[in-house]
Amino acid sequence: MPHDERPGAAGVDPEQLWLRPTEPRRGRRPSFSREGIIAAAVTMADAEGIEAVTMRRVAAQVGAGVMSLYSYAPDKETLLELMVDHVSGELTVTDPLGGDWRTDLKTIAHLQRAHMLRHPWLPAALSTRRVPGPNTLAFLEHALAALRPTGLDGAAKLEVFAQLTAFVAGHVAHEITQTEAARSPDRVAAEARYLAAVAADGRHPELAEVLSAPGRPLTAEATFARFLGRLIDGLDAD
Amino acid sequence: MPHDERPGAAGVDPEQLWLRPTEPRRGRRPSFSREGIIAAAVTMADAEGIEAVTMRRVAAQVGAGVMSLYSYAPDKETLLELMVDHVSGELTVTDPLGGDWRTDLKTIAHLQRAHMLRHPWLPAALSTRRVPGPNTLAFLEHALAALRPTGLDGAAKLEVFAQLTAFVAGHVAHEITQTEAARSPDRVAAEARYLAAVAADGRHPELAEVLSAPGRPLTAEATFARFLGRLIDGLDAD
DNA sequence: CTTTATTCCGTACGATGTACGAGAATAGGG
DNA sequence: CCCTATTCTCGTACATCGTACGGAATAAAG
Repeated sequence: MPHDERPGAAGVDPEQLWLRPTEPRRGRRPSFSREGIIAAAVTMADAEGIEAVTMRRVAAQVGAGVMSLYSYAPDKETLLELMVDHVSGELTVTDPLGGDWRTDLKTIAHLQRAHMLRHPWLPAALSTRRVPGPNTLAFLEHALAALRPTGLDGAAKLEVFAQLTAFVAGHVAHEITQTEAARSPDRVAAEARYLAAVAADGRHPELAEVLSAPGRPLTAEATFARFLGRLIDGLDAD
Repeated sequence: MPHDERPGAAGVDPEQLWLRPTEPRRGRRPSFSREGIIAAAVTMADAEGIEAVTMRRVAAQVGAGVMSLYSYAPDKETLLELMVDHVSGELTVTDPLGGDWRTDLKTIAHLQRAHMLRHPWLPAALSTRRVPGPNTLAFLEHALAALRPTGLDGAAKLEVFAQLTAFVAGHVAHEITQTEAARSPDRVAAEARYLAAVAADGRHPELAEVLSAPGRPLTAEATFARFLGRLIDGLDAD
């Protein structure tokens, strides 16, 4: 399902990118598939981080020449958009939609969190401007259905969904850096020593107290559920 | 105030980076200053985006050779950390701290939002792991002081601050992409046509309804204040 | 067959981060 | 005052990146 981009406007044209049937029945038959390329890129990003995804490595992974990728995506940024929508396909299958919209919304948010933890490059990728692909739109449709009982108007529903997603992305980004940093003990120790030194300078009494009486550490899951509850239970209280 | 990194552990050593008095009184006098280099990088990032900040351009801006920068920061990632803490200096001056901790927390969040809008590269930079520098710690100290009346333990206070920051970062990242996208009308039109086409396929009834009855658009400021209120007013309800 | 459209990909270019090491400048010890 | 250790400066060089270009290969249309 190769690609052809008109030089109309700068960047990605959503109609050209997402609304393409299977027209081209002339010329050489494609040796690869967009799906396969995207899947390879996603696998690499999941395993080694998004910065490990280079056009050369993806091409090598699928057994193509580097420049062949450009028949399937006009540039790397577009490939990233395709990756985002590709993994969003994992979200579309969950459809129960119980009775209470607050519960449904929490379920959706927990789904998003699990999804982003599975693909740690997602939070950063979501903060860049993107045009929603079919899988993303399917999930949006689901979320809008969950919001139907609220009686909010269109703009408000979209805003709730966007804010919820932004909240989850922000939380997961923080959660990921925490757990990643915790995996190098010497780094943790160095940071602890550094903070202790700062707290000992007398100009950070609150920090000193926090460090001396930390309290019980909280699990990321519990913290997420707690703050999510704050956010959602407060909704619709206009 | 040049720099010297011991090859101890991988990455950035906070003690080496932040706890450096002004020891070296031997050898050639520095021709530039860390402050000046960071300020130049920040100015460039604010004006042209973080991807416009390259070692070559920063060096040219301050009148140095490229490799001279490496006497002031061991690598580009560290320079980014320095930039983050540098701009955090703008936050430390705001100290009133009124009576109600919820109000104080909202003030802090609004400060953070304005700060991130002034430096649009901040939300993305914050989602990467960093060691808090002196300015960041000063602001944290302020936030912890605001949280004192809550009686939360240390870990909980840190968690509230982290979640609040993550929320603001997520919101601002979304807000920035919205306003940036709105500045290219043809892109907006193309996306509208695309969404209309998707909505017309009959499989996205909720989306179709949202597009047909959008309601009044909300200002980013109002949306932020609303969701922030939800989040903070719900706190401490344990 | 010729034409036209499409994919494949080797080569090449400009840009980037930064390793290396030679030179220049400064301070302390004799 | 020179010597030596130390520190900063920066030209050169290299690996790696995204991708422009163009020709060869392939397949359908005329």
